[in-house]
Amino acid sequence: MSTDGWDEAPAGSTRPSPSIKDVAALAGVSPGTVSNVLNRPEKVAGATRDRVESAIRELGFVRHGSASTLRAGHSRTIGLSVIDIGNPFFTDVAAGVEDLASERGYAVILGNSSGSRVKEERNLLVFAEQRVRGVLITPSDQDTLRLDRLRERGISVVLVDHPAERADQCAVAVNDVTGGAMAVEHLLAGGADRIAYVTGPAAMRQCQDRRRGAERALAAAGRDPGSLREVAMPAMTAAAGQQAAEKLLAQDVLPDALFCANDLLALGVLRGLMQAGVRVPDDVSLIGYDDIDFASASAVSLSSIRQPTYQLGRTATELLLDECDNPDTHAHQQIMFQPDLVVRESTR
Amino acid sequence: MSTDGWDEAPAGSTRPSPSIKDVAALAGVSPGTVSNVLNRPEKVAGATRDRVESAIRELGFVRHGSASTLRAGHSRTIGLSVIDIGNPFFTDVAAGVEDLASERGYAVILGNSSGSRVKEERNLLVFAEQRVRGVLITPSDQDTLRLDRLRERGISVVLVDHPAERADQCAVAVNDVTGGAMAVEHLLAGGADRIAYVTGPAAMRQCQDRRRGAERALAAAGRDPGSLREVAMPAMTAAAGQQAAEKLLAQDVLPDALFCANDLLALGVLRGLMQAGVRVPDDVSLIGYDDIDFASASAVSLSSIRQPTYQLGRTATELLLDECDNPDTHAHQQIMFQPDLVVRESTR
DNA sequence: ACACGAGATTGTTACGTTTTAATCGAGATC
DNA sequence: GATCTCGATTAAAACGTAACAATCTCGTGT
Repeated sequence: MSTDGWDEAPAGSTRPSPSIKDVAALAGVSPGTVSNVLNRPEKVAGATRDRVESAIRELGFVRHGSASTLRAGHSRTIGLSVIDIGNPFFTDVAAGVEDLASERGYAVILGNSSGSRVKEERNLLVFAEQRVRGVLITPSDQDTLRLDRLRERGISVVLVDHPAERADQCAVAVNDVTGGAMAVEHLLAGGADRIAYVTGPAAMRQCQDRRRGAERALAAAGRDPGSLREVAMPAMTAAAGQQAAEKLLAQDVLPDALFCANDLLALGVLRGLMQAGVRVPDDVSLIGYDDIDFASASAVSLSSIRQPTYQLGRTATELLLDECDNPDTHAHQQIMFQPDLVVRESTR
Repeated sequence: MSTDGWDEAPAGSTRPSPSIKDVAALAGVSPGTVSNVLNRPEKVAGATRDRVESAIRELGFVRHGSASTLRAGHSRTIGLSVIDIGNPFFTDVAAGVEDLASERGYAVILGNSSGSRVKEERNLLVFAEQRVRGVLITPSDQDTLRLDRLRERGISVVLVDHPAERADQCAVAVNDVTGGAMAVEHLLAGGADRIAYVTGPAAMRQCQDRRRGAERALAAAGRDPGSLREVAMPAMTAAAGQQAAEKLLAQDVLPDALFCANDLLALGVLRGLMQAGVRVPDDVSLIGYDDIDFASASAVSLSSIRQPTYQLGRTATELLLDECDNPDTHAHQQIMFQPDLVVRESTR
């Protein structure tokens, strides 16, 4: 029998979480004051603040985020939708996002679209349901119309690794045309003659832009841009890269240089070529894109185009949170980083 | 001037999201019915359901997750706390989690503890504030007491890649002792004599267990388990691996076989050794752990211990959701997968 | 013609917080 | 001593949904 008026729950059972009211009762103040301690501590006198804070600790009170969101009209979470969480490029971006978000007290809801429009749509729906404060997204295709639907709901959107289409939105990207040009210039400088471009889904902007850069470099060197052979794969993974290598080997004449739209493809291609006895770079030069960590550790270390990945995620988050917290003074920005060429063993 | 009584918002401005009431008004039913359509469609007559559903579409209504959570007492989100999102092992786990969660209509909040107890604690606080339905966590150390604090709040917890300490909790893990033994048995079979263990923080259970397995294998082969040299690094990344290689090279006598506690360390060690002109596997045998995708693409393809990673995440989520959705019939399970040895070029 | 019951729908209340306006108290000013 | 001011605190009203009991509507059996 309980002697102190508390309902003593059996050990291991769950006691309902204490609410702001319980804290208020224990501290001898009103619920409003507790809310003030939580949200505007400077508005409450030192002594009461201390009393409330120790009550919070004693009860193990944790603010109910949903109630807060409901009343305040906005949450402390942001949504992050990426194309492939298995790609270290996006992992690095996510790390940048997560670090800054968590510094600012925001939670990150992760969505992986796997390049599928349907899954992306589903993720955005979840974000909308959660009433996230804002969304960071690397769209899986060019159709960014649905993002305006989010904006109409008052959810800020920042494009990641995708340039803005209009001036009224924030975007953070890396110049893929320049990057593609850098890659092919480098191949040409190594004496490449027949260059092929191993790429992913045609709908992906990154693939298109890198291709345009490649063609531009060809033209600048006095070659026919139309001479760029293309091997397009449905995914941009190492497995797809290996299949691409098989495709290439099945053709009558092998290119003497390959530009891969990302490092995963390049690593897969490399594996496929080596298994077939093709020497890299002696028989074929190979360059990737992203400069993921593993590019330097591969069988033949991979030349690549480096992007400021972590920075990309961090900067995008910075813009998003600024847009959320200072909606009136916020100026939309389109930030374009420049990529770097990293030369290793896989290119002549 | 508006002629239809609607307040016509200026183009591009944000209209407040329609609520369940607006839908009800348009469909000519009560809010309760709309709620029923949303949550128990079988309870409402076909004709009304259709009317409500088309009203939902017309208004672009999206359920307010926070209000729903507040009222229902539980949310449709789960928290996932991992040690290193930069490690493909955890990325694969996360992919498994995300896939199943999203199939079941759950959102995943991602937290990266970076092996830091403080960050882990912060993530758990965020999870608690969001009133997540459950938590999947790979704890960064052995002290799982704080997880009981979550359980007291009614938040289910499933341990991932960590065996259960008690029978009243779910856990999904892979037998690391067996894995460690497999690795060292393989090294011994290749004629290894002086074996070193390159590992991460001592507090990590994975590192301890793999070490125990290694020692067991030594003992079983009639060797002195104490002869296992150890190089412990503060992180389990490729960069740390490279530093480990430098440490090893600085010693007077180089081991003839290395067992690395994960593939990232192994890849770093490999890079470090190769830069110093040490041949793998001729001078030194090298085996990693996890069999991440990149293990097979490295300079010398890496022998490793394979774990059912994606499955690990999926199974853990399965258990968690079962515990959430069927709290009374749910039976706690401790599932232990077995690892596999994958032999490649890096070992004799 | 009537009561009955099953199915469909509704009204109401509560969830935990934030926010606004109102109240209180203690000095300072006339 | 009455009035005013200002800071600190409080009371009360939302926010959008889910759940439950209550009500309504018919068709059915007597």
